[in-house]
Amino acid sequence: MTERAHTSKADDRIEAQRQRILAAAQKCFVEHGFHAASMATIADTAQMSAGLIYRYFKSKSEIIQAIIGRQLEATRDKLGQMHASTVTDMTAGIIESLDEQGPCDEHSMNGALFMEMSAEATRDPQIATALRAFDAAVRSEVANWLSRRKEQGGYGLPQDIVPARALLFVCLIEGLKVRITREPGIDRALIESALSEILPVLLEPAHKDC
Amino acid sequence: MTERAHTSKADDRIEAQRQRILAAAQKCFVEHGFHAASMATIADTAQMSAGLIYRYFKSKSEIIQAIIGRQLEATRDKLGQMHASTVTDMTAGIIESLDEQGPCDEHSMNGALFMEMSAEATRDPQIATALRAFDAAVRSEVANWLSRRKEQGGYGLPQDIVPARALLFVCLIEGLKVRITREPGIDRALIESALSEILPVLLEPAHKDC
Amino acid sequence: MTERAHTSKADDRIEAQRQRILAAAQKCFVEHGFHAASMATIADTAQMSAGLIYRYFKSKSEIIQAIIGRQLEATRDKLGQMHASTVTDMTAGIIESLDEQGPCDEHSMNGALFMEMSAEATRDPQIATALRAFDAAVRSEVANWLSRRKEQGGYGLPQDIVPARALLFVCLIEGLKVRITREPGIDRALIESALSEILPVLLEPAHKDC
Amino acid sequence: MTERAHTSKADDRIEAQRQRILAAAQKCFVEHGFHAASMATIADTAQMSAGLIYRYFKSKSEIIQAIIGRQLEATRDKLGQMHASTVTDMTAGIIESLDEQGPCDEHSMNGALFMEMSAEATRDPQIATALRAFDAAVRSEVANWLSRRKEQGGYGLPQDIVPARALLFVCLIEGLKVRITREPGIDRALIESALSEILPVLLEPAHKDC
DNA sequence: TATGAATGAGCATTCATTCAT
DNA sequence: TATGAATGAATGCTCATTCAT
Repeated sequence: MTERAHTSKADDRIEAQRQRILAAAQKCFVEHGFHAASMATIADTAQMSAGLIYRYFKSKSEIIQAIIGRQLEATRDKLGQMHASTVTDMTAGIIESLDEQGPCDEHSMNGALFMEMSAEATRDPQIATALRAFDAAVRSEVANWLSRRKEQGGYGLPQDIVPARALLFVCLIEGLKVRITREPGIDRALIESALSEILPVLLEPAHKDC
Repeated sequence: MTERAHTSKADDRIEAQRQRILAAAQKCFVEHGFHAASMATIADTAQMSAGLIYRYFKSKSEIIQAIIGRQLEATRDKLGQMHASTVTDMTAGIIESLDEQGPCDEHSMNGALFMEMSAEATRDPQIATALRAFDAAVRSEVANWLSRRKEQGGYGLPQDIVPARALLFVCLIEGLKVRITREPGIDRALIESALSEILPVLLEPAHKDC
Repeated sequence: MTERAHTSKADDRIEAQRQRILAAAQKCFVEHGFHAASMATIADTAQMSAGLIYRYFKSKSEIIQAIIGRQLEATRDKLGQMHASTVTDMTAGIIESLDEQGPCDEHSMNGALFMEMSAEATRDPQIATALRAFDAAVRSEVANWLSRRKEQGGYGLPQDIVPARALLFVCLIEGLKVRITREPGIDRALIESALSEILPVLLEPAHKDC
Repeated sequence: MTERAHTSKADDRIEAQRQRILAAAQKCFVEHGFHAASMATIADTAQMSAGLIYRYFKSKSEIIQAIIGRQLEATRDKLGQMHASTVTDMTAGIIESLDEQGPCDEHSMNGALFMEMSAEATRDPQIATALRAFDAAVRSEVANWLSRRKEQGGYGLPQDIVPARALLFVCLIEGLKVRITREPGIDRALIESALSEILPVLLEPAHKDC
């Protein structure tokens, strides 16, 4: 028991240190990019020595991997929050999620990191695989909402149109993320009006035969 | 005349060399990213000495700027091609444009570069300004199509809904670009069905009052 | 106390390293000049890696500044030593000072560095300012000796002729420094006889009305 | 005859080109120093291509040698001009010579070049030899004036004190050159008063036994 | 556990020099 | 004769990583 507790406490410390490093790294990556952020800067930001970081991560690349993992989780969290019952609530939720740009906040999906990750995935096969798996899962999760019955918190869409709708939904969100990152001053009311126009279309069973 | 021809020939050579460098740089940037691509690699790819590059570009940063300029032009070109009369044609045009990933082809909008640029814009104010100006222009160009009368090759949308529609259109395209870059193997038929479902909605005057 | 000692030890090491680098740099600058001496050569001479130097100095330019500062201090030290009571002692002191050419000795005023500094000052405003301030101070210090009463270790010269005498004294010393640097083999007895002839003139109140 | 004339004309052209290059080089060396002045800058200044310079000089080092030779000649010229009959005239002549700082004027002894040369001589044996030979010649020339009888334009100093006086004279002039280069704003009246005090001493047979 | 000194490979950039035209 | 494109070695400097303490 004592043994176990001791080990556990040590593990906690290890985990805490790792998190401290990752938080610093995320801040630096957002500010300077994966390659331009130096280990020295990350160490300074984490208020520890550069050498110590190597006790918790084998290399800078491993830190990048971990940051990407964190971002993916954050993305999934945000997506969960977007899944609200009414269109109005969903619109509000999406805008709020898109606007979270806090670089130090491990729970937000940062636009610059999102794009840096995506670019890096075209070069690093390991990252590519992780992203692909994740993206597929996300799309199927979204598909899940859309197809579930309304009583179960879904939107009751027929199976045959669900995959396309899920794709459209994801593309829309990511497209907006890109846009807000490139044009941070863009009019939020415009985004809101766009969302409140398109969301009903994406969430309704059919919209052709009027 | 001879004078002019001579000058022209020298200028042609200069321009040819610049293009050779830019083509090599684009290839390297796509493969390794802006920062990880070294001048030596670019020089090797362009089959010239590293020193020679500096006769044609003042710095690596200037090359990056030029590549970004090229990508923006390519993006605008692609956008022009997407502007077709029927939804079927437009769907085909969009998919074709999205699929062009040739790294060395200066006329295609490369996904990795698109994202690297966007990420870099959050750090480099010069790039940010260029992108912002360009994005605003693009959105207003799209708004232009949507609002023009059908007889003039437009879609005749009323002014009050045009900005939101233009934003949605751009986000959709960019979202798809991101998606194809992150999941290159994604089913093209799925994209096609998604596009053919959403495009009519975006291009029609109203879709609420069924 | 322990705290203080510990800090002191670390600071000592830093200072020791800086001095090691400066000694190596001085040797290289004397041997090759400010510009022709490369950081790699300095690093080799200091028996450390080139990168390490940058932990102690921000740039090569900063090292040059430090070396110049050292030389100025050495110059002032030598000047103090020259200030002896009898002409014979002063002659001996001056010759001894002029002959110290040890490149690695931080306490000697090296002829080549003296001239390199002076030449560099005509281009680099920062160096120019430092030199100008220093030279003015040195001349006023010399003026001080000359005007002080003999009881206070001076030569009791009247105020009106002191500035010219101080200027002549400094020019003579520097002229000799230049000469010994350009003609290292020059006859020391000749210099001695020249000094013993001119010094009484410079240190005596009047020499016109014979 | 024609042959000879032709050759002569060609030789004239060669010499003219060499002079054009040297004038440009001198300007650049004064402005940037021997090492920091690039061949490209010199070529630009001489309004010719970099490659062409190599038709007239084998290397940059050869140009430096030639510039040094020119400076030595200029120095000797100035010295001749300083050799005036009265102390007043000589004072005026010296000040005038010292003040000539024109970088492009091949006939003036530039202070920065004077010091750069002197410093370089401590490294390059070839330059060292040239300077030593020249300096010895100059000193013996000065000795010549001083010892010649007054009827022959000399100062009639006895042979035994002449070498020391010649050394003092040269050191004084060079010391002043250094001073004016390091403190360009120095009061000219101070220099004049210093010169008019010391010159009579240097030019008179004896000054001890008053 | 934690430091930060130390390394060495790599970076962007410059420059004297050559050579095809 | 004259050009300037081209080279390749060298330069100042940075940085991920290691290791003695």
